[in-house]
Amino acid sequence: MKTSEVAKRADLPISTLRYYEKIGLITEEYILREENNYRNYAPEIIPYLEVIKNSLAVGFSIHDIKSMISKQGISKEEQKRIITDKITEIEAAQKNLEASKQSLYELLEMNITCENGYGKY
Amino acid sequence: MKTSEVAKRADLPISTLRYYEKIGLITEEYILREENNYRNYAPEIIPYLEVIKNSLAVGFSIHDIKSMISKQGISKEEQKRIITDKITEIEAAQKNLEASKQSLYELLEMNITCENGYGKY
DNA sequence: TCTTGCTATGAAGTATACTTTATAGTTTAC
DNA sequence: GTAAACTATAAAGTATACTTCATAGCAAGA
Repeated sequence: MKTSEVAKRADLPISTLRYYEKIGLITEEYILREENNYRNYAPEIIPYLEVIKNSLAVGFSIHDIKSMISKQGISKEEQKRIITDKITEIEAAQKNLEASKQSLYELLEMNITCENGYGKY
Repeated sequence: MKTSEVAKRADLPISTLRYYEKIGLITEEYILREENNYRNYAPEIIPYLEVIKNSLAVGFSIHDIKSMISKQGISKEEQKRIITDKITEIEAAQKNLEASKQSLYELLEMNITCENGYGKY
């Protein structure tokens, strides 16, 4: 698969794909080079990129993702710890979201000019 | 309340407080200046900063927060639209979080070395 | 063939959200 | 009364995650 096709299917700019490769987020196992030096991506790149996109959307850093992805140098305990840490973070974020949503609903229900929630600040 | 106390109570660096003020996220209604030019924060700054912290933690940008906060120049309809938009965004974010959490739980439950999720990549 | 378009690279630029530095005035504790 | 601690400012620096630019090689259709 050529770069442009990956870009289209993963809905990512080509520049981002090359950036991910440069920083080692896309490892060489996903990329062969043709004789003309063009990249030839393995089909598995697509679900892989989905994992990355979802992880980023949810607040993981590229560093986090690389940690979770690279199997070298970390024990299963380490991996497990990273994952449970992230679940804890997500649960905190969920609580925050719920609280924010609640504030916003209250703000909608009362008059917007009242002295509460975002209305005041 | 002086800067250092606000910093302590809101658990934010002093530099961040001054930065927020500089970019207009903390408006002047929360800050008086003493004769020595020291800031004197209103007590309401604390819950206000909590709102900001939660919003940031949940993925809102400073720009977003400023939009929600500023009352000048926008009609109530505009404000209402912004708020309902934000609620929609929050609900999308909640779905994402739930999906991610689910993935992570699955990852924990199966063996980490299996050919799924982060285990493979 | 030749022009348009795709691919490549390295380096520089951008946006966001801060932090650090340099410098200087103010207050407090001993 | 003086040193340590706190406050202030402007400007520069940092980290993350990309994007854009300049340049150039390859490819495919008219």
